[in-house]
Amino acid sequence: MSDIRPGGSFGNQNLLFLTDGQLRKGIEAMFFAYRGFTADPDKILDDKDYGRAHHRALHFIHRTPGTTVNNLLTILGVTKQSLNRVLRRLITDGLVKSSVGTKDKRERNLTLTPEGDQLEQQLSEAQRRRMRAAYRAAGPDAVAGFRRVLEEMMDHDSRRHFDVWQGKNDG
Amino acid sequence: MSDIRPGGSFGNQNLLFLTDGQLRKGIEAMFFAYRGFTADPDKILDDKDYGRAHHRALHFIHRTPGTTVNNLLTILGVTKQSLNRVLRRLITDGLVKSSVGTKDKRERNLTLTPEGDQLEQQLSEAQRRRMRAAYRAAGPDAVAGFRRVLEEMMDHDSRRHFDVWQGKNDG
DNA sequence: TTGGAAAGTCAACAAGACTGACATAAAATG
DNA sequence: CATTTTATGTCAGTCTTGTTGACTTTCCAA
Repeated sequence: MSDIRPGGSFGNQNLLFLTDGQLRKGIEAMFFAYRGFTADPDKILDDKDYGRAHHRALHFIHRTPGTTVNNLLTILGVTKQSLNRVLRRLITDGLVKSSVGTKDKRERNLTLTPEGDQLEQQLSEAQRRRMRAAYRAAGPDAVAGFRRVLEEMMDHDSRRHFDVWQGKNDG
Repeated sequence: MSDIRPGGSFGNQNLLFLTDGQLRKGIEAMFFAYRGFTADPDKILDDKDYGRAHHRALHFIHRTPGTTVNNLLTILGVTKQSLNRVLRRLITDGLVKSSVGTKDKRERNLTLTPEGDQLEQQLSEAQRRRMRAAYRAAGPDAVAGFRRVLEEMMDHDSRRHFDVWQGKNDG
């Protein structure tokens, strides 16, 4: 269970970072960090009577303009009923535009209106501010490691969604 | 906004890791990774009709045996009414023991029963399994960076809670 | 002895997840 | 062309987990 072996795949580096104690600390760090990660946008959302679900929708519509409802469902991993409630509000509030698909008229293409884009920017910037500070304090090598571990922690499907987008936005 | 400056606090290392694009990728990576992070325990909890809130309570009682309700409230950042609902169920189900404080009899000291410890182990091991795999794949340097960035991302109070425990369990 | 802190309980409510059922339009398929 | 499947939307009801507010009991400490 404790996973300490002399040698192994990291040469003469010991594997103390894989002990149950270290893993428990990583788990707890994830919990506290994620709470910090969501804290700033949550404050903004609260004022406007939106929730984290609205933020997620805004984020992914911003990231992939013209995406369909089905795409969004898959990425967010929620039911259409749940997403619909959130989306309906964003549409009636004029933050999201839903337009009938050109190729397939059953589909709805979702885009942010200027107002939607503005809120997305505001939420995103609050979140980026914290991440920027953390990145800056930790330095580029730590950031690379951070990103590496996060990616390894994702489910296969999430990672696929992430990597595809990631690739498209690299070059 | 884009935060690119030649030179700066990292000498001749460029600051491309601080662009808004990179920060957005970090944000999204956190979202997907956190979902992966909670997926395995969630499955186990679902079978037993418990939720993530029960897991959190079990985790922190395991981590600090004999902790008080108030301590737990502060760490979890929820109201006592919300925690009480969760705690009451864990107590009646025989997973948590609540005993009257010896020094201050108003306080309740919370500990896991053998059954509670067993479930905590099961949940924790599922979560550690994923983290262990991620750590192993990413390597010790990446893990150090991961932990560094997470810590920088926490709120001040969370970090205090984390660092204190962290220190106690290091030597 | 009295004020206030700690803990617990009850009630009511909301967000955001879920399931199930059903409607509509359009595409795909036989 | 008829049928089936797909994409979306909607209604109704449930569950978890959070919230606020009001109230009680216990009991430490000034």
